[in-house]
Amino acid sequence: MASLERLRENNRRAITTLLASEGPMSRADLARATGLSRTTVSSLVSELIAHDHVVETADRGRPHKGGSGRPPLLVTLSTPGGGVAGVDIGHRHVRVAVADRSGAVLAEDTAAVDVDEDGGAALDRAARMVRQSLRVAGLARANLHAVGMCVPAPLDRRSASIRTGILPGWRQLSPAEELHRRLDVPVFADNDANLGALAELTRGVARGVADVVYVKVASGLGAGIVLGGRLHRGATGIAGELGHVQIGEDGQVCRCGNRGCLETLVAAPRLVELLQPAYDEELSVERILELDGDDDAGVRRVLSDAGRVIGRALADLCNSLNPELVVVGGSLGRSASLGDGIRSSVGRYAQPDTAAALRVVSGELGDRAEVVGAVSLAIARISA
Amino acid sequence: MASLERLRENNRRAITTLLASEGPMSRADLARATGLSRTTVSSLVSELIAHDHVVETADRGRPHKGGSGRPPLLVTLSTPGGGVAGVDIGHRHVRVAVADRSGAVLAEDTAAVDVDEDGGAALDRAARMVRQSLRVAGLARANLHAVGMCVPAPLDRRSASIRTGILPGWRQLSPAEELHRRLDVPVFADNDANLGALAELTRGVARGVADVVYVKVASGLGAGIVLGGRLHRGATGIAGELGHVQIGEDGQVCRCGNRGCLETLVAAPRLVELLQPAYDEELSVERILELDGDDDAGVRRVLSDAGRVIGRALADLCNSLNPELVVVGGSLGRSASLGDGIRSSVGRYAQPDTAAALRVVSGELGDRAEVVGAVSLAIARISA
DNA sequence: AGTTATTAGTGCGCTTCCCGGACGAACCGA
DNA sequence: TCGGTTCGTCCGGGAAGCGCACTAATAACT
Repeated sequence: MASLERLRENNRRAITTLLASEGPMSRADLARATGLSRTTVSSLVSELIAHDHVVETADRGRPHKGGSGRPPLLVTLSTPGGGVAGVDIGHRHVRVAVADRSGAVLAEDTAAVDVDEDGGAALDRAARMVRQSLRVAGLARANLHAVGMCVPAPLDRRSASIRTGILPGWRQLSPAEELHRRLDVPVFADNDANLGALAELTRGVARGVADVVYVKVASGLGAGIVLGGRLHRGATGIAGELGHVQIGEDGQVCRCGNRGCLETLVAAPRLVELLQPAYDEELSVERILELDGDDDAGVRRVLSDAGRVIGRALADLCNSLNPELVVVGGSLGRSASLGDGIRSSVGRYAQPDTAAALRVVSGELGDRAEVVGAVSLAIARISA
Repeated sequence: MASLERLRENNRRAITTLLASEGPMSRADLARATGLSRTTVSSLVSELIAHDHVVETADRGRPHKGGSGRPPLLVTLSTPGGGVAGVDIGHRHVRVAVADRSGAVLAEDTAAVDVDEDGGAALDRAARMVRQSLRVAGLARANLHAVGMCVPAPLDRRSASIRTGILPGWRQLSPAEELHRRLDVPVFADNDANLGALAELTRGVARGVADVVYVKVASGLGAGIVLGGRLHRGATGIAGELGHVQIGEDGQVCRCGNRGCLETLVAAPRLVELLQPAYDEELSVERILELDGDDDAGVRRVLSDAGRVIGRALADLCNSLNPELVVVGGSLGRSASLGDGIRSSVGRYAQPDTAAALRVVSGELGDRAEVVGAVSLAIARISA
């Protein structure tokens, strides 16, 4: 309605989002970045300071161009005003991070939990970990503004509940609602691949890239798709199910109910199972990555074969989407052999022009991608 | 820079786009639709009238609520001020439409031309047809504001030229530039699948739908992907190459250079080739569609098989994108058997939740989709 | 040490934009 | 003919942004 107020509101938001993504900045920098005049920015910042949304920092920065000139006063989002938490629920672990509103992580905690076994217990545990991390970060519970939550299964956009089948022991559970009941703050949930993508987009290798496909290779296989700089969730919020494209008619039966899903061929448990017979020691994903780094022939072969299979499916997707970047994440994401396999397959099966425009890189956030993404989600939602 | 001027500019644009999509409206209606005050709308409209962008119509409308009240003066985009043209270049035809700036087609013309043979001649012909249609529509050449152009091959976003190989006789040609040289107005080009998608999105079955995959099945196979209500063109503008996902390692060699492309299995020429031996008469796409309507067993089988193959590839894409609607277009798009095949395959290979959220329908614009999309593109670009 | 150059932040006056209220215009129904 | 209703416009006021001028703070140079 009030078009002018909306204008100012938008400009205020432009400043806060800029501060959220870039960290502390001077008013002059803000003016340059937003295209507004220094005067206007100054006035907006005063308003934000008056409302305790931002604060001036103690330390001053460097003037814009190299040497001389008055050093600027930096302003930043008012951390004391509160923070957010990210909760990453995996199949076998729970990870929690507490961050200020600029996304800087203040405390982090991880625990091994058999999540599939008992969803309720895992959520209880997660809630305790959030409270504990708040104490470590020195934040009062009242200052926790929102929680982002990562669940290892697709979520229906409307019901916000987990869809059939994939995650046993969680049927009929609305994870966001459950955690909300335990923590009494707004909880926003999304799946692991989407949040991994969001993390690499906001804080990782994909910063500033418009069209990105994030592939998570871990105990499952999923994709988070970023188009035009925004996460694409699809009509019902279940976009990105790359793990369940069918590779063969008669493959292994998948937990999704179909047969021959990509996930049954290349997910971590399957790779361990493939390799185990040839090794005396008990293999784990960690150990396999070590062996891969040591140029163990068997491991390299299996991982690069898996990469090739993933790359095959990815090539089709890239032919359709023509992204600029593919980020490989998840516990296996940093394997060089896997990446090489993907690259080789994409180069072979994607159209030459598509492949030429594409880079395939490993995620730089590793295991922390999901929790960082959960934090980013929470921040995005409270500043929206 | 000037944030206030930008605001007014945006409001002006809001009014013109509203007029473009809704047709003639009163100032009061515009105020209700934009949320601006009547005063502001009045002032903006005066400005637009002064600049000859809109005009007051002779006939007046009905007051907002039923009966009583002063009848409004309707304003509309100044059609006399000009129009746009759409040019659809196919492999074997050229089609041209001239429309006013609301998208209402004033004149249309089609000709059979062997485009692949001589690109330059086809463009000469297209330019003549545009001039002729302008005469028919009663528009002066000086009032042609822009031309949208459809080419049957992917375009590189940066060079605006046709990529390697796919279209013979057009190498090194920048179609938009060539047509611009001949008509001396801005020309905006895109490929057939994208413009078909745009057409169905703006004037066809996909109106108002956010996430749509448009599949064009004709002499080639391509997809136009609409996400969040906007056409997704990808990092280099070549998104949507569904026809070149590989189905088999050892299939027929495709014009793109790869082997086993989907397009080699299901495009129109291949289907004619498959069916011809069993029929005495000479088959054409038209005739095949007739036979399909008459429940000819052979045709139905071949078309539904083709649909199944397409649906197989589409299912993977839908698993990743989770669209709300798939529109089947192109010369074969209206075949019921093809649609049934696609539906059956999507139902089988897509994840159950994805399939449940998805409708598969035929396009309602038929052969005219590309040219309508070209018109929409031109309108979008001049009002941007 | 003093001077000059450069950048940062802010107060002032002006322009631009939008809105609410008031008013005449045009039409309907009683 | 007279209220009732909607439309379009004019006017005054409030709000937002901007250019300009001025001070502040520092570096580099003489």
